[in-house]
Amino acid sequence: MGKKSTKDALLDSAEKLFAKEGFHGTSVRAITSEAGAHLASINYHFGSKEALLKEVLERRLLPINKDRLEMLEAALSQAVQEGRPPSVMEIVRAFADPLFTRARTSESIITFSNIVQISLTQHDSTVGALFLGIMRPVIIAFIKALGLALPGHDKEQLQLKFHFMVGSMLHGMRMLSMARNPAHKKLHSEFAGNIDSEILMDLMYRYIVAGLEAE
Amino acid sequence: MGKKSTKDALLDSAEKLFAKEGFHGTSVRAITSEAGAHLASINYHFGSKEALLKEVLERRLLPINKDRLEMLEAALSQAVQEGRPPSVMEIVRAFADPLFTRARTSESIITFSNIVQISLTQHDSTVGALFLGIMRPVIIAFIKALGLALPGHDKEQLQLKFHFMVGSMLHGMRMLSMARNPAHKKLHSEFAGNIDSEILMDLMYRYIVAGLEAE
DNA sequence: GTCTATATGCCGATAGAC
DNA sequence: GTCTATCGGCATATAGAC
Repeated sequence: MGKKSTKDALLDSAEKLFAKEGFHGTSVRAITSEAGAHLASINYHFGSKEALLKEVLERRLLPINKDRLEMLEAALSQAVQEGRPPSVMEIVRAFADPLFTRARTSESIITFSNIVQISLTQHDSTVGALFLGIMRPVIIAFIKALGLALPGHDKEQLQLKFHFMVGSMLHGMRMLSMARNPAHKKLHSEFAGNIDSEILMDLMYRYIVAGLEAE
Repeated sequence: MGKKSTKDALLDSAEKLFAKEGFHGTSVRAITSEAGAHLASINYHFGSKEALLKEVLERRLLPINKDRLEMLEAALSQAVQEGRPPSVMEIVRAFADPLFTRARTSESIITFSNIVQISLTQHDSTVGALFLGIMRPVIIAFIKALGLALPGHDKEQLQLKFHFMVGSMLHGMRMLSMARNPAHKKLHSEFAGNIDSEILMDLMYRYIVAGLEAE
């Protein structure tokens, strides 16, 4: 493995720091010094701090979302072929697997998920708008698919249930993050101790599917 | 109603702005000018920007957590009296009702919930440590209660399920927030349109209970 | 308790030498 | 592509008049 380029080092450092202190809470000085680069390097490689954030988000989200849509498409067309509606579990897995299988082997995906949390929270700021722009097509496709798996639900119920699923998954990632980070571990040990990611994923999938199918 | 004090005006403005742009993204200048107060007022009334955040959090969380623990205690002792374990729904309601009934009549609680999202995301920063300090006793009490309602679950499963419940609720609040805020509405209308809070709460409670009772 | 003025320092961004 | 020096601005915090 050759040593990573300055640009990649900046992306890695920015990801780490944005996840810890948020976009606004992280200075370009902190990023460049963490990456061992000079102060002007962010402007040289990305143009601005904001453009750096965009690349940080896209670097992780675009491959995950590609996998999500492919898995969903595969499940949907197989269901059509078998003359049945897609199952709720198939849809949940298409949304969750691309994220959680990566999280199991990559520390940085867990770090990254913290940035997603932050992005979702800051709706109308730079961060939130960027994030939603990236996620929009995926959200629309999955709500539509849920409509096939859950007949009798109106549009509003489907939107709500989709977002419940997202909420459960985000919080699942948050717990993985807590469990892996020594600093969090100390803070949370009493009520979120040593979490095994296998157990978490298994329990989470069953929680979400049961919730989506409720009533 | 007498006009509100400078201190209350500062708390209100800080809550609004922290929710929109985060703690780091909000300047004391923005807060004081929004509140119609002078620049030095935050340091005079609170000592620092950080101490202001602490008061913003406690002002909302302490009454809610008091109600949560009272409702939980009432449910638990009634169950004992009737010689049965508490139901999952009773526990979910004890945790969620104090928050969501307030959210139905108070715009500011919805705003506030955004700050909770931010707090949970920034685990090891000022914000996260503050938040967890306030929530700790509640978290411990509810995980213990879940153990009574869900026999046969080990400690780890109970912790995970508790956090799934929290995740679902947080995301539910996030959606209420989106639905009420005109700026968010524009961004999200395709996949989270006009959300009725009655429908959301009803669907959410059933989602959570089904998820918790899964398997 | 209010407000102005200001101290002190970090911010993002850029110019220009190498 | 790297790095230094620096610009102009805004940050938090405080001192001190009223």
